[in-house]
Amino acid sequence: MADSTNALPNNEAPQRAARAEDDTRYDPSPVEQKWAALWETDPARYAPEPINCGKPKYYVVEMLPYPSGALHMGHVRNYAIGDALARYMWMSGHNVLHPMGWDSFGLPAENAAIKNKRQPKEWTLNNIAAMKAQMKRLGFSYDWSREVTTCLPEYYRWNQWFFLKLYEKGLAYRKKSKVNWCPECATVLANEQVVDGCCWRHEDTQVELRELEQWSLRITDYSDELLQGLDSMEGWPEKVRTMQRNWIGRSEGTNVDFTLADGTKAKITVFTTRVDTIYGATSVQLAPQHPLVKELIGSDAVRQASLNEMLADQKRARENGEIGSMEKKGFFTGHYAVNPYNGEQVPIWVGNYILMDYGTGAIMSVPAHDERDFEFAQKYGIAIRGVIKPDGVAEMPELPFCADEGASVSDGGPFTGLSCTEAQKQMSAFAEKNGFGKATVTFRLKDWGISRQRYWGTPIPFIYCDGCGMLPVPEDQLPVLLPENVEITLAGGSPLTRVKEFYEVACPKCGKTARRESDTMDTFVDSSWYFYRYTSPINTAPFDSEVANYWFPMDQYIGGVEHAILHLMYSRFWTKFMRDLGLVKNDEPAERLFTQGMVIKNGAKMSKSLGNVVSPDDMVARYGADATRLYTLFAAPPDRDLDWQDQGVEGVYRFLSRLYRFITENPVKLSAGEATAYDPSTLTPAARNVLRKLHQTIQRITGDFQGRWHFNTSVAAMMELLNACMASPELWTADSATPKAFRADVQRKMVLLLSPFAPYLAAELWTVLGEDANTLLRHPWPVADAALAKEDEVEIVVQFNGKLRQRLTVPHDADDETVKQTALADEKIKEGLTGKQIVKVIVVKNKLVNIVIKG
RNA sequence: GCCGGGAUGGCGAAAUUGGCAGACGCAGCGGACUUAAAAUCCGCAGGAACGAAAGUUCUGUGGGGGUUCAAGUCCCCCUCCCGGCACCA
Repeated sequence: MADSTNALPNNEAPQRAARAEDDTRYDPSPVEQKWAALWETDPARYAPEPINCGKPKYYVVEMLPYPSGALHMGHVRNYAIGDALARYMWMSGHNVLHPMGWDSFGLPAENAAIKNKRQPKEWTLNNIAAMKAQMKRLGFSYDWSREVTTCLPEYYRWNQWFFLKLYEKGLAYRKKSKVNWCPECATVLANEQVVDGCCWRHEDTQVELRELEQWSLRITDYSDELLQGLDSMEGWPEKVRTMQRNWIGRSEGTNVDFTLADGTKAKITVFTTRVDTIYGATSVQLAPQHPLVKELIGSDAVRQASLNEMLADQKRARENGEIGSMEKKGFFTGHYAVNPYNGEQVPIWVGNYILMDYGTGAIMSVPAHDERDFEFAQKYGIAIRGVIKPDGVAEMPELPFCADEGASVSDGGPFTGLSCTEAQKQMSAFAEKNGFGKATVTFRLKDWGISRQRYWGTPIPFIYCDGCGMLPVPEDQLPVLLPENVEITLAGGSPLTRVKEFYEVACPKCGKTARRESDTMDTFVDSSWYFYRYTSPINTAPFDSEVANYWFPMDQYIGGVEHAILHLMYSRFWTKFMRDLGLVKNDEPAERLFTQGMVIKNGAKMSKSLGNVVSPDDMVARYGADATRLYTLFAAPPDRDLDWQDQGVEGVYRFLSRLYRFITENPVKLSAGEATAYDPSTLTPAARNVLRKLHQTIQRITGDFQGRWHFNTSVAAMMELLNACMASPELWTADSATPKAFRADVQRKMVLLLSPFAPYLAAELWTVLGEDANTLLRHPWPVADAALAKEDEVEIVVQFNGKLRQRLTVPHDADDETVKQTALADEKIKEGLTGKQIVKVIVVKNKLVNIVIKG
């Protein structure tokens, strides 16, 4: 998925300093490479079982990367979370699908082509190979047989197929729309490539807005469903849902027609959410681009000049991203409009703060009850008339007064006295009844413009014939292949417009020479449905519906919050469209969404320019894949930003090293038939202590997987368990009196708990324990025994008025009265109580006794 | 401006339901091993004051107020930081 982080080329990975002979530390490289090579020979290792296997399914997807050339730490973190989850789900008896792919169309490939004279395809496929090798070295459990590479015809032909279906359903259409155009590059720029209004490659060149014929998808047909669906998506972060709600921007209001006072038949329709204030309207404001403006100002040279200046100003501000902070400007058109509610004539102005692409491009201006209108009216001396008041207040409050809750109409003809919200309803109904307006819902969400004047993307399957017009490419002629070995230059426009073999085509209807569409699709099309393709990458359809219906919705989708709006909105839309086509049954793509935090260093996002980038290859070479992954989980909860500290990796490496030593020094192997059961009540207190800690650790880690995913505490729990084991070294030696079955039990469960987080070391240690490492992935997850996890005794605190005074050890779950008496009998407590009066004693089981005293 | 999220030791963080603040780790300090270092192991460790020490007392979760026997956690007000949106009528 396109993201803004620049990936770095592979640095030379520095090797770890030569090891001293007596260095007993775990050396991960040979171990990890051994297992990686072994796993490579078993490609079906991470394949799911058939859809009728009877196990509960679990479909987990991490957002696919853009193949920039190298993984960065953000990727590692994202995939480490998904991989731990996938492995836990396998061990918990699920049928797991855990795939990976490449969001491999897009601009960087073209830029690399210009810079290095390499073909985008070659550059991209090389990057994929390099990054795939990195992923394999990191030990992620992907089923590579389902790999999706969006830039290959096997995939993008289905983008084209979907496009034809969208067109058939009336959901794809062509219209003029504005694009960012760099005159120097003579091509279109993506929004991200516009920096402070200038081209990212030509810092002194202002980007222009050009109108071009563009293909759009009618995502707005689903506005209401996209909005309402959010309410029930409890598995998605509230933050993402809120961002999407704001983006959709549904607002209920009223369209009201103002007629022109000069009697011409033209009318101006305004959109307002506050029709209750319409008796306070003192002007009508039109957007400068409003179609009526030219007509109204006619040949008036002064007003024409004002309009042109305003358009230029607005364009400049839009390009500089300063729209919104612009000074409000406007001019009177010389015409008047009639307010249909009271027949009043109000002046028609053109205002630079009116947006043509929202609502109707025209508003009624009520300065008394709208801050923007107020500012404008003050500047130009337009009348300000208050018509609503807060309830229970006699005087008109200081203006502007904008609330509608707890306020009523004070000057609204027949509607006077109604609450504002009631007036809105009745006045809308009144307009509708009298034919000059109606209640209207307006959305901020716009249709999705998908045309890109670019080479490296999916060709849009259309043909333009002079005689027959615009024609879709017949389905049996798909895919429209992207030509290879095309010269990519800055010469202007899409490179495809210079490839005759591509654009010159016989019209499918009349057979005469026609022209192919040379625009390609936005790469967000690719990422809108790729996770369906994973379920069944077949050649006769985008995917097999039966298989997709088994796996969907995704149980868990994991990625960066930067995709909260675009990608996640588009893919929701695509799912609904596919559902309406009958391809899938689910309404939403993902049951649960998780957005992980960024990886930062020294308080800033890792970036080349700040020189604070940590290369995963470097970390893997020094500390191993396990330690690198484990650190990304340990350093912070996954949903928060992670502040990278090199010393921290060292710490988790030391933990793995200690664990390796702990098990390899006294591995307990069991021969066939040897007892695995033991009686916990016969254990020494030290051994019982370890056993208790073991079961507490199972509880904590299992709870983290099932609950809030705070894997940092999972890792901490494993460290505590190891510390507890190593605190009693005498338990583990071969000549120890401790039952062998106990030692075997503890060691095996430790390895099982480790395996979702550090799969290489887990495989190695499982082998050291005489087990078959191939069984680990689907070995049942250990089950905590609550009785064994329970403490026999607990330390409680005794407080005076909430202040700690004494610590006591009492039996677990001792009854409150006993604990109270124990506390009161304590010497130190008795001493502290002399001369005081006990008001109350509060006992909290297994926690504390609080004695409320006075005097 | 609006909507989110956040602020806890020197640092990353923990405290899951209002109940011992600082688990775990990093860095630090002291010790063992070593000719020495690295590695490893053991121990100490929020701050302040007192004490030779064991320890004792006070104080402490961005700031101010409140609820409660008890507040990092709940309520009200404020400050700062991060992210998103921003003339959306």
